[in-house]
Amino acid sequence: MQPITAVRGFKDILPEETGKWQFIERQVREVFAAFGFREIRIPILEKTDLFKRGIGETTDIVEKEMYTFLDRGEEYLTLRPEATASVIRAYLEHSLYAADPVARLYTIGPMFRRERPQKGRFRQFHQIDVELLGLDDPRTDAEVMLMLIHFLKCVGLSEPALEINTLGCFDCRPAFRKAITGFLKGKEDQLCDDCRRRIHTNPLRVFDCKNERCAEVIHEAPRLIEYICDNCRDHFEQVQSSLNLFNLSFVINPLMVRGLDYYTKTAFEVTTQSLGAQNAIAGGGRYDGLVRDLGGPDIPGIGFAVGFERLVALLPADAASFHQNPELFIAALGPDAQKYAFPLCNRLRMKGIYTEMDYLGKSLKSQMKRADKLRCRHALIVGDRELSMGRLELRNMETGAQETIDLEGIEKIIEAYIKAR
RNA sequence: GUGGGUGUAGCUCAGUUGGUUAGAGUGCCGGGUUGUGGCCCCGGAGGUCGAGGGUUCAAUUCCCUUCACUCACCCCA
Repeated sequence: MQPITAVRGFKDILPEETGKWQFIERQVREVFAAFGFREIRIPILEKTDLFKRGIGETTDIVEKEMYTFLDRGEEYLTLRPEATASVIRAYLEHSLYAADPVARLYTIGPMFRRERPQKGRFRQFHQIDVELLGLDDPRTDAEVMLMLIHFLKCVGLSEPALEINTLGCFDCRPAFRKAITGFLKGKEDQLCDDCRRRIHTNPLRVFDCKNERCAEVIHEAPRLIEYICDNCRDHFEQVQSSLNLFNLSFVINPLMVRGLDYYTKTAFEVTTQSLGAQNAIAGGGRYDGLVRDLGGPDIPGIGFAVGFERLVALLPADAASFHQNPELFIAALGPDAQKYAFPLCNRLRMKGIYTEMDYLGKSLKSQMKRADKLRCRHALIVGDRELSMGRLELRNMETGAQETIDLEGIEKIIEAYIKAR
């Protein structure tokens, strides 16, 4: 009989790891709240058309990575491969723009892409997703990046490297697209198979190709910055000067393009060296046409996503610092002591004191070993002897100091003792 | 989708040039005298050597197939 295992590329996040996840989530809520962002929770299943229209039919994500199925023969549904399209869908469905012209939203949750798993890449993975809708001021581009970098520093990343670029808008991108398509057609024989196909589907993506020969060709190619309209150029310059206000270091990477079609103007990415090939820990950009493309009013937006697993991987290895140790272990010897310990243990827990005890009737030595292994700060020793004398032994597990305390009013004594530290 | 690497105890890994009861460290359980953890010492439990097939007197070891994991391409968070 085959044991049932998790689905390929889908991971369990074990208790040893969840402390880190909770730590990151706390930082998210704290930092984002100060920038005015509020949480939105959205379904992980959407109608397939949402992603086709939102992300772009010719993107890799939509072409070959989505988990799509026909629901009871009625309609095609897809496990979301990213969050932005869903957030915009909810934003439009509930007319959030009508209540407030500016929406600052974030959401945390699983995304699904059917890629070959490898280091830092899973089929179910989690993103922290941020969307700012209703403003096209270049200061908001800088603000969002500032918040991202600040957040990354708050979770302990020392030097997050920020790269930015501008992708142009609907006015100037067609001209560039025409230029690059013409250029690439002339060099078709020097390009890899994928890039030859991209000439017709999505020529901007050739910039991203890692193939050496393609990179050589692209080196000679016309640059977007040369075709960009005055409006976009001005916007990009203001983004940069706003970033400089915060001494936020960044590098302009004219070759950076994004894998989703909806991006316009500003695009950015945060990378790190220590994640292997999957070096992007966050990415995002402006998408001034997306809301309209999804059937809403002409509302601009900017956002980013952080790869949760990748962030966790960058945290310090000692998960212990994120794990809470018990304050007290009650070592009970014999049936009478057990009868006394069980309610005491749980009453202390209800007071918020993390308390452990033994349920296996083990020897004192064994129980002390367990108290040590669990890294309990104190051990309360309860035996018949103590109960008959009305006095219990309280041992400090770190110093080894042990004192006798009154059984009378024990809860208050322990509470005071523990809080005193 | 395409390549490479790896599958032996819960975990990290040795090992078998084909030969009887397959090892270590760690973790787990117990003990080192009567009721006290960490260090040390002793003992115990735990493995169909990923699965299926082939060669052979004999396969965990050699061959084939398959599956899983993993890294890289690709893509991206």
